[in-house]
Amino acid sequence: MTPWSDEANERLRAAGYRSGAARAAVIDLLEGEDCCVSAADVHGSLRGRIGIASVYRVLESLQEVGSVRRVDVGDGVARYEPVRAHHHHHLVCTECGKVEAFDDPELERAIRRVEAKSGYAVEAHDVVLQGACDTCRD
Amino acid sequence: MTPWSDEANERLRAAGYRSGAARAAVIDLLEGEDCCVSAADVHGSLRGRIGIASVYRVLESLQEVGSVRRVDVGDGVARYEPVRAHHHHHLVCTECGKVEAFDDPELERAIRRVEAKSGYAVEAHDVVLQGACDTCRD
DNA sequence: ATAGTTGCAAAACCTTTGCAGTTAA
DNA sequence: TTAACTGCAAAGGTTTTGCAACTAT
Repeated sequence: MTPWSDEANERLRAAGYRSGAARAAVIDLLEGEDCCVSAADVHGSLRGRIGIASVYRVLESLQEVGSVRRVDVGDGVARYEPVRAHHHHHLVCTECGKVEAFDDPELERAIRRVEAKSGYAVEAHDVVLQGACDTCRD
Repeated sequence: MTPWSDEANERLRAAGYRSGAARAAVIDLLEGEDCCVSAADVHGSLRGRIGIASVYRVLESLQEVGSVRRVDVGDGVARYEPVRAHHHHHLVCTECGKVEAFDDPELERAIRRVEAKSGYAVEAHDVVLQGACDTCRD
């Protein structure tokens, strides 16, 4: 199975983008991420080896070719996650801010039914559940 | 049936907040809103009769007592909507930016099931569908 | 009288943009 | 060689905060 990063690079190439150091670093980091990360997270993980502006630019181009999607969990910070075969949703802890992934086939089916009768050409959907996590709820 | 604004005012009072001109204006405006509006929307509708900072403060206190909830539709602007008996979700047009409400009992049931097995004390959830609306798609 | 509310302005934050130098193709 | 990529710094937009005046209780 093709790694996510190979497909991302191929899509960017097909769309006319060129490769560069910042792009390679961001894609390499995202390859190891399952769930969503913010631009600041990426910049921090890369220890400032690349400029924050480039992080945003790479994330935007990846989003444009459909290799990452933007996720908003309600704290005013945009997060991005690699688009892989297995799609998931998000649980956000209102106490500690932790973000976790979950998936549920039945929920997915219900969403698909809603999409079909919405009248929209739905391209993306997201479900965010907010509450105290197992550790914080006590 | 009690109007939303009465309950909101009562909750704020119970939580120790006092009433004031800005709060009254914001609550009065929200009483007439079904779906989500941004702080700028509220400020604009009130023609700048109250300061934008007060709009944010009132929205925050309303959120704290559970009378409004924050909705993020992916454009980096926080929106808020009155919490009423009838809960709904959001369709966002990726072309024109329009935000519409929809509801679906089956989707709601699927979400409730996921919440129950999540391990979180889920207080809120939101589903956002993004795509081209009926008008923009063709 | 006391403590919360308000508006203004300033600050803080996240994100985008302009520009000059660098680099992939 | 040419046009895209990059980093820095500056700008932009949204949200928060400090403060002095005001006002509900």
